[in-house]
Amino acid sequence: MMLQEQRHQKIESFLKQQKAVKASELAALLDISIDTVRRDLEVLEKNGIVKRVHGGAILTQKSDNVLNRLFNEREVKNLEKKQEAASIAIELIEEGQAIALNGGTTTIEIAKVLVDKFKRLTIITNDLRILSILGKNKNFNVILTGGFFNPEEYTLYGKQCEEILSNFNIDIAFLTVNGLSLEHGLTDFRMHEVGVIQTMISRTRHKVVVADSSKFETSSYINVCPLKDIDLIVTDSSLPSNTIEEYSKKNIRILSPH
Amino acid sequence: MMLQEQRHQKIESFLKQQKAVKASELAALLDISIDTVRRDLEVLEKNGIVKRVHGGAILTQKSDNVLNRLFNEREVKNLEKKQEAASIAIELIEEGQAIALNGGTTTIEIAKVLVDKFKRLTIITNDLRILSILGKNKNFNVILTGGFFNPEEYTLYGKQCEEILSNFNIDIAFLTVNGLSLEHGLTDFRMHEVGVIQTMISRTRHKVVVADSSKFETSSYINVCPLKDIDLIVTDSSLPSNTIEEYSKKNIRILSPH
DNA sequence: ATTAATCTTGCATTAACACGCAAAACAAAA
DNA sequence: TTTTGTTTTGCGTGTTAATGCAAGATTAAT
Repeated sequence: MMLQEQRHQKIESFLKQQKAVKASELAALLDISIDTVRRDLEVLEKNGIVKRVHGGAILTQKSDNVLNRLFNEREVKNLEKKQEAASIAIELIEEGQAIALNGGTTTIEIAKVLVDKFKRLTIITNDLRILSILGKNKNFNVILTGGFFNPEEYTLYGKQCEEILSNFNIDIAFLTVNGLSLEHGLTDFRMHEVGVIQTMISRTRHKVVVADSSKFETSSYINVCPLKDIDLIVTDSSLPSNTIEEYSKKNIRILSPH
Repeated sequence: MMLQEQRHQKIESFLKQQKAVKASELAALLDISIDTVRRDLEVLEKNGIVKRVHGGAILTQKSDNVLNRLFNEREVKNLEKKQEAASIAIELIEEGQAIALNGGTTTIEIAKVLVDKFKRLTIITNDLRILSILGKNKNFNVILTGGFFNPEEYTLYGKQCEEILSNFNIDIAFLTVNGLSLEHGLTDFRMHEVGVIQTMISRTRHKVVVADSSKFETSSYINVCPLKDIDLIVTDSSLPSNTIEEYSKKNIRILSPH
């Protein structure tokens, strides 16, 4: 016989692949009675992992965030490129400035560099992972936006989040989005993050998008803003020079380590 | 017979491979009684290595929780008493209510109980440790106040923090303070926390102070509010009955498990 | 409307548990 | 070595939690 927690984990991971499962199926698969399956599903439902239906259970939308999983996988893939872009981006910063960082794996890399390279900064963010990195430097004035908690991304969002941002005059915002293209501008699939990015843009003097080269000429579901609304794009060395030229023709500045 | 330390190491390394074990398994494997296994697991749990479950134990995955990694868990004083008070306090809550929890080790214990006992709640807090606990339940609507980050306490404070609080109508606030006495009322030494507590009180219908018995008739540097501003004090079973009577004479209600 | 499958509820059985106690193992002092 | 005190361990006690089964209720499908 297996431990409860183990079964719960197995059921959850099974559902992440199958979307739906019959109770009788699970009983056979885990070699337990159907009653125990029901009780397990009951617990998982209480924690918001699954939704129980007649005959079995389905994943809740919150747990079924396929896009998030893709996003997380990509993070590992382009880590070096993000680090490269991050190290370029921080050269725009001067000691003592007020910086904004929205949620995302690229901005996390920026935060890591900031901690070591600067003495005194004010940084506002809606990402708890960034907060945990910046918290190590006691000289930094770190401000976290409030708002609703997104446990998948460890970010905050919503009206309260944006309201706090509106209280600040930010020198530089480093923004990460999921896609950027000449045609669609900045785009993202993170429904809740879009509003945060837009608010940061509206409160900031220098709007800088930091994007590794793989993001160029891709687009996602939700429009954030046209490229003309931002001042600069910082990227890594792998971006083809003809892309830089194309963008330059449309008066979009790109900074890359060449 | 093996030394304690050796067993602990063996159990730990075994768990690192298997991620879960049954207590009976360990007893057979290490050739010790099941009682000793339980005692070993008890120690390992206190050190945060494993999580004990019915039938055995599972490895705590600190690495997969960004927030947990940040929290170097300090020794908590009077933990059992706080847990006792917490379990009483949650009986005041009804499903679906909006709860506020300010920063503190006692409210952390409340959060731990909430996750298991309730299905749907809205919870607002300024404590990141509480956020990380509540994030596990996907049905909860968790709101974090924004504001300046206090890396010592993992809490948020300041004007922005209090402004967000003012947007909400809270059903019950569970408040922890450093001292409470008939003479000075609620007091605290956490300079930044005081404003948060006061704001929570002003936005809440039922103001409940949760304090283990050691806090009674002690006071700290900063005044938070007089006792008459709160509706109820919840505490543990170690509070002397004459203290309860004294408070009752002044119309201060105390709830304790007797 | 009828049937078959699934669900809920309560209950009995079993395993796991906490607690107290005494024997055993160990360590320190005489 | 012996004595004394402390810690660790294993066992018996009653208690709690998990599981599977059964009976009646509910749902979905024909």
